[in-house]
Amino acid sequence: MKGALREKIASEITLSDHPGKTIRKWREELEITQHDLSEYLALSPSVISDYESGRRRSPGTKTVRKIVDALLELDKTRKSSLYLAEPTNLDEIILSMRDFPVGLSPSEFLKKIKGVNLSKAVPMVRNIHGYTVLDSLKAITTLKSSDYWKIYGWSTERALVFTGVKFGRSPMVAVRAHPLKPAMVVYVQPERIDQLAVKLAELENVSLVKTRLSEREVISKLEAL
Amino acid sequence: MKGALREKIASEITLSDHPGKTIRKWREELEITQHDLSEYLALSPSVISDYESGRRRSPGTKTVRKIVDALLELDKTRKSSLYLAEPTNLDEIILSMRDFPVGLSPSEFLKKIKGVNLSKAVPMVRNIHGYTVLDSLKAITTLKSSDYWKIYGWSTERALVFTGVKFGRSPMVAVRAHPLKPAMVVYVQPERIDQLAVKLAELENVSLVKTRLSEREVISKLEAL
DNA sequence: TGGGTCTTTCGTCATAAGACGAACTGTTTT
DNA sequence: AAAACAGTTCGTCTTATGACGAAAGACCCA
Repeated sequence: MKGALREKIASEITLSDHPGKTIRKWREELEITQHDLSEYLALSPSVISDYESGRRRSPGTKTVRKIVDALLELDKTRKSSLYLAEPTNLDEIILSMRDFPVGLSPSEFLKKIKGVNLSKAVPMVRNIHGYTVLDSLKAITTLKSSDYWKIYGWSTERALVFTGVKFGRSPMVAVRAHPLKPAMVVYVQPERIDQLAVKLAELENVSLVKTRLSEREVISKLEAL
Repeated sequence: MKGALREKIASEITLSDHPGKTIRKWREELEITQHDLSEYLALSPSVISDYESGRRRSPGTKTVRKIVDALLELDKTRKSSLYLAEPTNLDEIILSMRDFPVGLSPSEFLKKIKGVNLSKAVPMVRNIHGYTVLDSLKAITTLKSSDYWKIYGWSTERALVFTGVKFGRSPMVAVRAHPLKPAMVVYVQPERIDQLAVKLAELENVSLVKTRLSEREVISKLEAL
């Protein structure tokens, strides 16, 4: 079926403190109006609004399911589907990618790649369950919004490792813009660090890390893990 | 937090046709009685029973969340936690493991590993989002129930590739016994194929496949993917 | 035979979900 | 300026959830 994304959205809604906000987040991410969603579900638009605003604060599983499926279905049947679009050639962008059987503590992970933490304000507590190494330039220029979620392998509790970073602003902007957030962002040999990047990382509660190892070294360290 | 497993259970309950059955499945998997669960939640045991039996057929997100968290919390605080136990040394068991950025069709996947489909009754429709190559003997002897879910990387829509298979009965029994199911099971150079294994695969709607490639060949083909 | 433990069934109740529609606020577009 | 579109608020209705507790089924094991 729609698989992983369907599960992701469903669990996010279900586990959220405010399910309605999460529904809204995804509806907006998929660029679907309340009206279209309610029409597809044969409901009045006010119903959707009531969910999103939180008047109904604990929607039943049946409701969540039909909303999730409606969102994905509406996305799919549209001219330019955002999340089921034809894949970009991800091989060129993703240099390496893996999920660990067991989570690593962030400090362990840091040590392995000789990383230095830049976001002091973010507590180093989120365990790392995998990583994706990306060519940052290619990622930013050729990755469609629809492809972003594919770099998350499956757990979003992972490190996104960007290579070819100049100041590190764009990658963090991309992370900020997208609804899925990694646990950690690593810059490989950045020229300088834009302070805005650090601020964004702190806002998003994402650990921002740099390493002086080269792309090749980082990948081999990671693959040896 | 409890992360991946928490999300998995939550989404499974939410997306299920019968949320109560899914709650029961996980409660039993974690070996928690209705009584203990209800006590932890300060509820009457009949409440749990009513959910599981389906009298309440669309529990709200708040309810699902507190049940999921209670299950994991009860598991954790127990003497012999099933799902948060200390990890076995998975490195020896997992020979290779990866998640694909994009799903592969089962037939594509089959071609890559020169696989032959053994479960004719199972439609080949579930896309493959990753794989885990396991030493079947070690897996069966040393893997604790608590570790099983870790071999799923994250998407369960993956191929479990077992090496060192004689008749292929045990691996399928293990799959049957465990609540998480892969999309495909691959046997690397099995001696013979137990017909029970085929039957179990069909019962579980899992594609069962064999390949005549060696362990080394399979791994290199997969890693080249 | 008879506990002990786990689970089910069910009557009952209060409250919230699930839905409608009408009226209203904002923002673009023509 | 007015239509068009997106979203909100709210009163109101029906039905289902979320909860209890008592009583009755299962099943194990001593």
